[in-house]
Amino acid sequence: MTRTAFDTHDHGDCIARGLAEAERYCAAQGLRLTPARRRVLEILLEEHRAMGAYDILERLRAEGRGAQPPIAYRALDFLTTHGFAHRIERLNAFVACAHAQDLHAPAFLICRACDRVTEAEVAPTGGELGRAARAAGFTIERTVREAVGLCPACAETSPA
Amino acid sequence: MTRTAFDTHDHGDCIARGLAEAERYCAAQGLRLTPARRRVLEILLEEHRAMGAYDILERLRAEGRGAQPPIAYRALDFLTTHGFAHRIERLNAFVACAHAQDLHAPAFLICRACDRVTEAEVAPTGGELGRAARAAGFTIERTVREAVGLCPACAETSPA
DNA sequence: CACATAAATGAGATACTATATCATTGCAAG
DNA sequence: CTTGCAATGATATAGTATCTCATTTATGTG
Repeated sequence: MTRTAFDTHDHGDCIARGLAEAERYCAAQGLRLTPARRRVLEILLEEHRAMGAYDILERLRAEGRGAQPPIAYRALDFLTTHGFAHRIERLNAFVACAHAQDLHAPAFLICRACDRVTEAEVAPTGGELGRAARAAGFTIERTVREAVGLCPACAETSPA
Repeated sequence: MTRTAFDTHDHGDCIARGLAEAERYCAAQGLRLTPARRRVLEILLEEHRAMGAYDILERLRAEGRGAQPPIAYRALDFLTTHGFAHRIERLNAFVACAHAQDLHAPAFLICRACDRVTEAEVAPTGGELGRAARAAGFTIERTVREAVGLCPACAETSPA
């Protein structure tokens, strides 16, 4: 069993590594990890959960930055476009990516009790969606795979 | 290859059958397919595409019904809860269900060019999500599986 | 360096999506 | 009949996302 967000782990380390990897990748690709973008990624890494754009804006405001909605949405566009963060459609929210930056098709497990989200990597054109697409002659460009349910810890305490 | 929304078909027939099935199912289950709920389902069947709640409201208004947002959202809640319609998370929109009403885990292929949506049925705990869930000890209650791309017709005309 | 260009930011307004609340109505079981 | 529950009507408000335009900052080229 691989490590997931439901496990405990050294969180400071995971923030530092996430930022370092993003910086390295941006330098290599000629992308600009500007202060605003970097800070939003850092917030997502710190919180380690799905956050709404306005949650992020609140954090930015608390830090004295100007924080109109487009500030957050622009940064999030950059981060999601380049794979540093993902959008959780079901929650209208965003999470820092738990993996390397190269192109991937993420799948998410969303705990409805504690709101934590864990990410797994899958083949973009694999599984049911891939099979349905091939049957219909459909060309897949992006996939959304999200499961809502209970994580191991919450399944014990809230069996409802 | 099974029939999909991307194929042509006798659409009048498919509306009539959808409504008839919903009525039969509601009668059997003691559910109330009230005029508002029935009309919203009919609109979704007629349009045969994903519609936002406010698109539906516009149609209702044009027909002279009072149409505050809760009217549409309540009807959509009923329809999605009982499997007569599905929510497309990626589009914040709704489609009539293309299948029987019993519990199912739908997967959707969304054409970004023509906005048509086709539905396939899959196993709720199957595929990548099921595998990831078992590995993490996660209990799946609901799944979202959506692919964005190009349908066969649009792939020819808009290769971009 | 000076300039042209492109990318990013700042700021305000607005559009789109969804829910809370409370009063009222209709239906159905006891 | 009346009690209780489900559904509706209506108003307000919350939450999410984008448009537009002016300004600044970085980059590259002569």
